[in-house]
Amino acid sequence: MAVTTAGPDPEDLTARARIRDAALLHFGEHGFERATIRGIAETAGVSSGLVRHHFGSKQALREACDAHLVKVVRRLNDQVRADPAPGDINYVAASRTALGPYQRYLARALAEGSAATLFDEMVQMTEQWLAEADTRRPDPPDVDRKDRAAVFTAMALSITVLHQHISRAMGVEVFSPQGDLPLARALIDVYSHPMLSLEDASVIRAALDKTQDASPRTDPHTDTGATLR
Amino acid sequence: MAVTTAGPDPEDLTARARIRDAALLHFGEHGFERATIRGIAETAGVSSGLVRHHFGSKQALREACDAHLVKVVRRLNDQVRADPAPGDINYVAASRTALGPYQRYLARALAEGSAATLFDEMVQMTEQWLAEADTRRPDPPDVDRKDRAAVFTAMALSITVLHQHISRAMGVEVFSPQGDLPLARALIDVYSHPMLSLEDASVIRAALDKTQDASPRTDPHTDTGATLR
DNA sequence: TAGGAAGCTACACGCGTGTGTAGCCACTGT
DNA sequence: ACAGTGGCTACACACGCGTGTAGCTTCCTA
Repeated sequence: MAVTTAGPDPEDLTARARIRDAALLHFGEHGFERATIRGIAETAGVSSGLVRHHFGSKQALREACDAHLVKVVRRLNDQVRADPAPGDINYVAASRTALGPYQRYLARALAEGSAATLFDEMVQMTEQWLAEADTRRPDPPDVDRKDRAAVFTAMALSITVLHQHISRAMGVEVFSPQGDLPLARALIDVYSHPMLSLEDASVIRAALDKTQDASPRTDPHTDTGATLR
Repeated sequence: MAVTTAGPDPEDLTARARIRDAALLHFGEHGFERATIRGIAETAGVSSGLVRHHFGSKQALREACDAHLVKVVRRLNDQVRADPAPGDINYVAASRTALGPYQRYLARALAEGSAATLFDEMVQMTEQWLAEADTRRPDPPDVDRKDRAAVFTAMALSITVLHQHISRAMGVEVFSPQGDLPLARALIDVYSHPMLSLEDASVIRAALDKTQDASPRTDPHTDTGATLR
């Protein structure tokens, strides 16, 4: 069953690591602004001054969290790519697996705009996966792969970012043993059924391009030039 | 082209409405916590005391913003459903059109957890659209429609919520005249190509169900019971 | 063994903030 | 004409917060 959240780094258990983990928790639970250094310090079992001593500022602490998350995800990805496990469906889905306690922080960080390099990294992974998937595709893609990768990545992450809303709508906490299966089934169904047929798609694409040519009006607010956005 | 952001309500122009609009702006730009009542008041051209007079508290102001956004989206949806315009591809895409200045607030609100009723409303819209789309579907869906609607909605909204990351990855601000077309093309491509073939999907689904039966271990953190989540 | 850096704490400062209070102005209905 | 209500302002308060500073302890090193 492949990837599990790796245990603490050998270098961990140190106060610095405990603070970082506590910060991950608090930032994820309350958001960056509402989380307090004092609260983080208490969870870590240290004084608030030590937080400053190790990280300098609250912002720097956040960046350390982001960096750590990048490291975790990168390791996770390497693990998956090295693993010849046949069960892994795709990199997007795999990259969301076993993040465990980091889920909430990841969601917050993405929404609040930090975690930029993490997103970019994920796009790159998706791109690699797409490169492979494109070979099995009937029609040749005429859209830049990176663009598609970005959209795919965002969609995959939407489950994490909006998990509380999805949970509410589905009537079960999706990131729990009870909600896991329903979510997986829904995802499989969605992933295996395109919203648009290839014919519809080409029709729309044609209309889109024509619109672009015909109407060079570009009022940034009222109409952005495309019916489908 | 079809739906445009409706002009100010007749009852608007009032100070209360100006405050609400300013709040939408500030909350969207800086987030709820960082936004200040004084800043909102200044943008609205009123004193900070008036904000309190009209809305009572910052939290209540936020709720008023959410309520207003729900009203806007609901009106937008009615407009789309009433309109016999043939250009509208689907409700999910349509519901994201022409939200203009509300985009940023919507993104923040969803991520921060308010805007719950708005999300639920959108799920309902998507559900209606799915009900129709299901009739044109080859295989009968064996997943609850509401579950699929929730996932669909989240994915559609991911563009809004993560727009800054997508913009960075694509190298162009997606919610601008320049970025509009590239995003539309990427979306069409993604929407018209399933990530999973029907065969793969059924294989995974079978494996998933078997896993569920065979291994009733439900450690909430290490392994959540499914390879694909 | 002496020196010093690093880990760590306690405490205080100052600022920005949401909120509370008192009161003015304008308009309306009688 | 006049009370009264609601829109609106100015000002002050109290509190929580990030940050700064001084100093203690522990352990490595020369």
